[in-house]
Amino acid sequence: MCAESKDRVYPVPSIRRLPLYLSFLRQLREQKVEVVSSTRIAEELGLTGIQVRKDLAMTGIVGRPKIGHSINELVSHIECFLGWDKSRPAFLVGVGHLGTALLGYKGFKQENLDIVASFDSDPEKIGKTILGRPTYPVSEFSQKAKEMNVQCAILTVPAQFAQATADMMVEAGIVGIWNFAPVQLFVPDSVIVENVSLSSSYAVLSQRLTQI
Amino acid sequence: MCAESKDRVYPVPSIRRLPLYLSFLRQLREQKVEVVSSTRIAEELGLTGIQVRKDLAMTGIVGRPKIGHSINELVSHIECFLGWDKSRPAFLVGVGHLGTALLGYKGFKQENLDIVASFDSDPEKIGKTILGRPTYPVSEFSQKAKEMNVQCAILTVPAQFAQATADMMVEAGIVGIWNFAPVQLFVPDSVIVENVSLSSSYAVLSQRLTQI
DNA sequence: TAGATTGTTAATCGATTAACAATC
DNA sequence: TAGATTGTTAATCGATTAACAATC
Repeated sequence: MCAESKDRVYPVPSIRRLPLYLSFLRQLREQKVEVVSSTRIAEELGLTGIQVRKDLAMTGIVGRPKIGHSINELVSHIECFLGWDKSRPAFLVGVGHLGTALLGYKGFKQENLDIVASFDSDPEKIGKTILGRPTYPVSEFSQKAKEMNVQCAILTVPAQFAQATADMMVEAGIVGIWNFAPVQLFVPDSVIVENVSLSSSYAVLSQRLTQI
Repeated sequence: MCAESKDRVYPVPSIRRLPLYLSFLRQLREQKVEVVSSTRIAEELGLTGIQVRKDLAMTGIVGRPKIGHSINELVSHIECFLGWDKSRPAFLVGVGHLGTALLGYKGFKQENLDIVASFDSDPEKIGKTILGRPTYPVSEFSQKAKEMNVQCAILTVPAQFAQATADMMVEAGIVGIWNFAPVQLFVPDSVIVENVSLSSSYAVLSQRLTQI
């Protein structure tokens, strides 16, 4: 159904722009707009029309010359391409400040990401229900992952425990790790790691500010 | 003192890698190691030696053939290049889940980022001290920014208020915005915006998982 | 039909990688 | 000296941008 090739590696910058389009398109849809051109999308998001067309083409959608694209069709194609059309259950390990923030983040609903349980090694936290999700001891991760058939995990432990936690996740059959620890994780090629690095992001801002 | 050209635009991917080097170098320094080669850094961080040498060259450091680089020198050059050698005061606007997490994040100490106050429009939150920092009403942002000479702001409000908040920040003389809202901000060219997009990051992970 | 828009093919630009001379 | 490492110059690769034909 989804026009996505198993083998092809799609450009990361393009994939990263898709959620931007999606959020703008959903806004338009709420306003009962039914059709939009790539030029319009580009203007609104500070991109170029060509860039938008290339990105959208990646999802397999075809527009109509002179008319533009059907918003419903665009939304469902992008959702499908990203795998956001189906709910994805995920575990979160490390219920600190950041972990708790992610448990409370409402935006994940839009992305169909469902954090079904969290794990920590602090006895103070274990057994408690944080924002609707149970907190289990890390030692039960593997068992629960198999029970609940969870393949995706969010890593929000302190840096020094990150690699060991990742090893444990891989061992438990996790194939996708969303890593928030400021560490380069080493995992088998078959496991997908996506890093969110606050320090890398702040480095760019700070360097530019220093240059002023 | 810092070998940084005002005019030159440094490659973003290179800047984003510098904090990785820094954290590894600090680790080595704690172990009393004094010298390291680019090859060693590369191996440890999953990069290539050439890449590391190019990145380090950017900061103006010179190594010694056959020997490598002095770790102390590397650390201070990178810190200086990123502007992490001086403390930078910042305001945070939007004390929700994510905002609170950032207020509690201890890693910012390493980067010399000092969130000195936070702002919110919720009367429940105003006046309270969250993790050591006072929370003021958003209406006082401009006055406080001038009083405390703050030029950098962290934006953690919900998407629909993001642009208005950014406008307010710019009006108050803020020149650097660290934006966590999933929105493209429009600001004058003189203002630097760095985006942290959770949805863009998750999009990459989810798309790859969908391809398996 | 004319004009706007799509989507493809070619050109440009920038980052990564390769090759290699310089040096301790 | 020989070998390891630095740092520069050239080649490659991939993403962005430009040009333009196709189409409604």
